[in-house]
Parts: sequence; structure tokens; C-alpha cells
Amino acid sequence: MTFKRPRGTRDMTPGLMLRMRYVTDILRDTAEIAGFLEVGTPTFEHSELFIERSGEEVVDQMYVFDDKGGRSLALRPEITASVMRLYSSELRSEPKPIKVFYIGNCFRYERPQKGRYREFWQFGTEIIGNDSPFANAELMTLAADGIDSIGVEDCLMRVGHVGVLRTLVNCLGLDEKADLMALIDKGAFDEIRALDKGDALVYLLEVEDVEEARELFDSTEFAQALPEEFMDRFEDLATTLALLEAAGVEHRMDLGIARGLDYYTGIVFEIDVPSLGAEKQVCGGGSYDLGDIFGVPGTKATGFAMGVDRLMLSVGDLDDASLKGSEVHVVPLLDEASGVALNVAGTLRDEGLRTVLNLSCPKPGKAIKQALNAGALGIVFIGEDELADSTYTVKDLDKQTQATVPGEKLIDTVQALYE
RNA sequence: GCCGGGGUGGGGUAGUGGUAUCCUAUGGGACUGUGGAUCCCUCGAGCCGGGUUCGAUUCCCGGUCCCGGCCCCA
Repeated sequence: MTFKRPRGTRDMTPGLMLRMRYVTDILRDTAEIAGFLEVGTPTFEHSELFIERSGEEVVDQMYVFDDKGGRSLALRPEITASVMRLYSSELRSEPKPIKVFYIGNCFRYERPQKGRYREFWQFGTEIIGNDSPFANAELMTLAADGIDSIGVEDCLMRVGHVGVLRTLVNCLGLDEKADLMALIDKGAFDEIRALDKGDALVYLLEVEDVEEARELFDSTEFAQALPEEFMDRFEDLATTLALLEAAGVEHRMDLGIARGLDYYTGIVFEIDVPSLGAEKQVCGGGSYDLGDIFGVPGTKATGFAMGVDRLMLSVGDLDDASLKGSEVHVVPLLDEASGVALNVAGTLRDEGLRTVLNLSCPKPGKAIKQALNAGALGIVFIGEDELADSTYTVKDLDKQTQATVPGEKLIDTVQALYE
């Protein structure tokens, strides 16, 4: 009987796991050094949590099930909803803003393809209690830093504002319909032009320069048609872009970012890695207000989520040996040396040295091949002679030298391999 | 959900209507307690189900999974 993985899931081989750790360790470090604190939430929640946040239609793409008590539960399709729940129940009296991050697996029932799995991993951050341009700019800086530190070469950050977009759509007399927003998000300009006043909308969407946009909106033609709060929103966007400029974060203004579901309220941004193909978005986020849903009205927040699996695909070749770190091998050459070998391995491990114990009591030549293939720095041999004299033979695989030393010199000799 | 391409040892492959090639990796051995070499041995395969056929890994149908794209993407 053989078993296969469920569709859309992945086995993490040691090599893949090293890459995953490489990505998540960097993201975690980036967030922690910026003062964000890690949180964790359940892998499954009441299904209503996600439905409340994202709408009934998400049920189609969720793993929903009843537990033995008849509760409707769902494997989490995202983590922001859980963090907001956590905030509203555990953290609401903490000083604002609250800056947290998470790393976790999520589940969506979708057609798997490159960069899209039914179980996938997200890294994300939330700033709760402040969705100012300053807060958004910090978040985007953090996102850009993380992706840059991972070593992703070719990526593009686009920044927009759904409030600005929706107002423009309304002022042009176009319906803010879901399918129109979908067309905008997709960048299907030809199809939009086919609509009444679609030309004008496309013209606005294609503006990439802040000053150009500002002059346009300040012009009498527009100023009369646009509601008062419009320019405030637009200035929020302009301020955010200026802050990104100051931070040295590469970006582009893009008023056409519509971001799927409609709880986003203000600044939104996405980061694409074009080389990934169809599923090229590695990061998405923006300002939202879910306070009403979670019983804390008026709670402004902003956050982003990154696709860890896609980031793993975006990194070039990584060297396994350097990912896992240096190691030394301890090799007993005969069964009687096993006890000493265990003891020596323990001593070296206490020093924080990655120590691999060879369990097969091989001949020296074979042990050397195994150690070389594993990329080890050196070998501690324990054979007949060493047992008799209470010594150890330490071989340096790089320099191709070796020395037989007494026990009290073992640690120093092995540590010298690392230099 | 839709369109297209695929599925042969652990990984990579060749060929074929008469059960399968080679490479590599794994395990063991030779080279006498010392360098990735070389050599020998071992292990191990046609996604699943049905059909056609004396016989199917090969041809046909269905399913499944993988890959690319569409839809969607919180």
C-alpha cells in the first residue's frame, strides 16, 4: 500500500526545509529588529470568523467542516482575521499602535499551479491602532527590506489607494461593481475603455507621477466634481509615496490596485516578482478597518501578508552546505569505541558545534568520503590506538592534515577547524 | 470550474503489442587505519481502473496526480 500526498500539498524535504527556514528566518529577523512581536493563532477557527471578514463567497475556497460538537470550523485561509480576533480579545488594552507579525500555514481549496498550493505559508505583519501614511510607509519599508534581504532580484512594488480609486470610479458615473474592480485590478484597460467613460478612467489609472495626478485633480474640471475628502485621501497617498522616497524604497504609484475584497479602506500596495509567471504576487497589503466586526469600532489598522512559498521560488540557487552550517563528524572505527564517540559528540555539542555521529563504524576511507559528501569541516576518529592511549585523531578535511591529541586538547583542536 | 501538455526504479532517462536500456543515488565489497577516483556485487520501475488482444508498459476510454495557462486570489 502506498499513500500519496493530498492534492496541492507539499512534502518539505530537508533541502526544501532549509530554504523555507532561510526565508522565514530572514523575515522574522526583519520584523523583530523593527520592534514587531510575533503572535500565533489557531490553525482552525470558527468558519464565521472568515466569512464575516471576507464574505460568504469565501466558503467555496475554504476547508470547512463540522467538529464532533456540531461547530462549523474552517482551516484558516489567512491569518489577519485571527490576529484581529486575538487583538480584540487579548490585546485591546495594550498601548497603541500594536505591531505584531506571524508566520503560519494557511489553506485554500483552489486549483494548484506554480506558486499556488492548497496548503501554503504566509508571513505577515499588522499595525493596529494607526493606519497613517507614516504607519503604511513603515510597513512597506519592512516588506521591501525583507524581500531584499532574502535576495529576490527582480521585484516591483506598486502603491495605490482604494479610497481614491473608488471615488474616481463613482465620480465618473461608473458603477463600483465587483467586475469593474476586477478589470481594474487585472489591468484590463482595453475592456475598460469599452465602457462608457472608460477612456477617462483608464487615462487616470495610467498616471504614474504624483505631481501630474495632483495637478489633474486640482484642475477646476475635477475639483468641482470630486468630494471634499478626496484630496485628503489623495494627499495621504502622496505623503506615503514621499515617505517611501525618503526611505529609499523603490516603488511606483498605481491607482489601479483594487485588492480583491472590499474591506480595504485606504492605502494599498502589492509586490510582484514577474519571473514567477501567473502567480507572481508575493506580497499584498494595506489599510483596513475591521473594528466593527470585532467589536472594537474605529480601530484603524494596516498590514500585509507575504507568500512564503512564492518567495522560496523567487530565490536563486542556494548552497545546501552553507544553509545548514558547518559540521564535524565523530567516527568510531570499531564497536568498542561507540561509548567514547557518544561522549565526545556530547562534549562538542555542548560547545555549540554541529556534530554528526557516524553510526556505522566504517573504515576510515569510507568515513572520509561520507564526511566530504556532507561538506564536513573535519573528522574525529576514535579507533584502537586512540582507545588505548585515550587520545583522538582530528582530521582537517580542508587542509588535509591531522593530529592525534589528548582529551583536554580536543575542543581546541576541533574549534580550530572552523578558522 | 475551464483549456492544453505529461506520468517508466529514490532522482534522471531509452525503447517496445511478447515484462524494459542506461546514468545516478542508496546498501555491501576490493584497493590492508585515511580523500570525492576506479572496479565488482546488491537493491529497485511503466499512476489507477476498464476495454481491444493469445498477450498491453505500449493502442482506446475513464479516473487520478503533476506541469503551464484561464477563472479566482482574503
